[in-house]
Amino acid sequence: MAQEDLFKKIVSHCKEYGYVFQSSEIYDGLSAVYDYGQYGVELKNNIKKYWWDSMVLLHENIVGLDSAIFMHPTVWKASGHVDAFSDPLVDNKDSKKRYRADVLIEDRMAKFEAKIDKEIIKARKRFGDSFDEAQFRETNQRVLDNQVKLNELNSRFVKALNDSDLEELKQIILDYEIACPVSGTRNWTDVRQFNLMFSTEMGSTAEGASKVYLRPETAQGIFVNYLNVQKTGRMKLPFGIAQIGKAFRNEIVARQFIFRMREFEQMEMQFFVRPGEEMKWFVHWKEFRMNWHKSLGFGADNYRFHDHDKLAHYANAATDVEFKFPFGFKEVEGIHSRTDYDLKQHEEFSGRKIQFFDPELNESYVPYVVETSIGVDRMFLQIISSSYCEEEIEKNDGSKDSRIVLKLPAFLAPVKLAVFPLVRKDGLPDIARKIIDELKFDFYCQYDEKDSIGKRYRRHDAIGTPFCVTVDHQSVEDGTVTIRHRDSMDQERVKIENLKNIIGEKVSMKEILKRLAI
RNA sequence: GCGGGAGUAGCUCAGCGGUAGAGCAUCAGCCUUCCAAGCUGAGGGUCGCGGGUUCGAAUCUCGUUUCCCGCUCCA
Repeated sequence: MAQEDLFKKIVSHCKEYGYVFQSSEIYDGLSAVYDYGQYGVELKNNIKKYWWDSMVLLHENIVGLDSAIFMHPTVWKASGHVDAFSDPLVDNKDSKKRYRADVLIEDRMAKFEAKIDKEIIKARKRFGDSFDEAQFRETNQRVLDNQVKLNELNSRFVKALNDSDLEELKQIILDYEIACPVSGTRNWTDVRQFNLMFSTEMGSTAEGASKVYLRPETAQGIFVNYLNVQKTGRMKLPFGIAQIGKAFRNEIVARQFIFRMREFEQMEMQFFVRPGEEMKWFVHWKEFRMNWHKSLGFGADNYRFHDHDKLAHYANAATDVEFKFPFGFKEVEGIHSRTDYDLKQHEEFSGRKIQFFDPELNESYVPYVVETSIGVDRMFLQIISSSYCEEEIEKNDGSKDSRIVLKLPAFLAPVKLAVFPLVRKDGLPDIARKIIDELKFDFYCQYDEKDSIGKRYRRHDAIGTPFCVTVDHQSVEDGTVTIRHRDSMDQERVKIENLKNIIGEKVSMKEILKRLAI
């Protein structure tokens, strides 16, 4: 099956079986925003629990946090998001290439400077030692012409940037006949500002309101609470703060289902370390996080690291964990050594000391930070894509049949157990109900008596329920039932009173956490 | 955002100027048989949305919106 078709089928399956719906679908939907349905929310919660337990429960030096989505506007100035996330962009209609308008204009200014330099170099050659550059700049007509043009351009440019005057930026590009380096044409779209941060107003009156942003990452909530947590939790370096929460980015291009959304959820852990020890911890977390992914059992070949050559302004090392999605290897998690950049920025902008007193070294310093940052929705997509199977099976009479089954790891599956009476009479439904009433306190159970038993098995295959228990006539006599296993379709007969232990053990997260803790 | 393609029932699609269809799914009932396709009946769509052409538009046209495929960034 073509990978593209597979992806389409997965998207359809998610909708058909209550995993993921498009937001506001009855109003034609909202671009790149999705809702999780009745089974989606269960799977998502289980993913978050797996992450939280393996980070917070397994590490006594990692604690949790839940910071607000709204933060003081200065946070985003300090973090660099206000500047980095709002570029004036312009497209060349012929080459279809997109440029930053300010970069195009700066390049144009550099050309004026180059012309002036050329004149000066020529003159220096001609006049030799007696060349007086300052005087030459003031008297040479060609230099003066270019200098005037450069000054004009520069003042228009600076003014336009300060006023955020996008029309003027476009006019500058037209006036100075700036052409696309690829197509060579001057067929430009309007200049548009793409602010990747969503903003809203805080405060009830128009005059009193101030602009606040919806956080584009959860990390800053951790950084601004560093002192609170460190002091109240009596934390000593190295220690980490973990957080799960929504983040928002106004993506220009948002596509590929829940892979890239405007509203998404991150699971982040910021690990604070002694300066100089960050590389050791970077390597440590790389390994731990990769083990976490591989322990899901989707195949080691489907994962790889992608080390960054080009580093962000705040990082001195960075790598991505990439997973082989139906549309190729794509990032699911980033592991970054962020240095002391963020905390130092917050020191500067807040005027507060954000440091750690290290009793061993007997000195105070700003800790370095190693970050692990993973997208919940990308994990969700990874798990769904890996679990989705279309199987050919042989029926009892030898004919072929097929089934669609979500082979979810049992500890992540939304519904753990379905209970069916083989037939809807002879007291079998009552026994089935009783089993659910016993087990519903331990895990999510569902009852079904509609249609043939085979059909009911298939329905639960489609949503990934790992175990189906069937109550038959023998159950009335000896108190046993059959457990049918989703992946093998094998059945075993067990006593009703043993169900809780048998299934409870298999759907528990404990074993996988134990393996990670080693 | 730009270019290309597409929106008809929960899903997959047919119909392409003249009263909205099929299969599967759903619901109710019958049957009782451990791996979906037995029988009877029912519900569900102003054909993405809005304008235009026409006596008449799901069908032609324009706009808009959503999705899919390419071009960049990221969790």
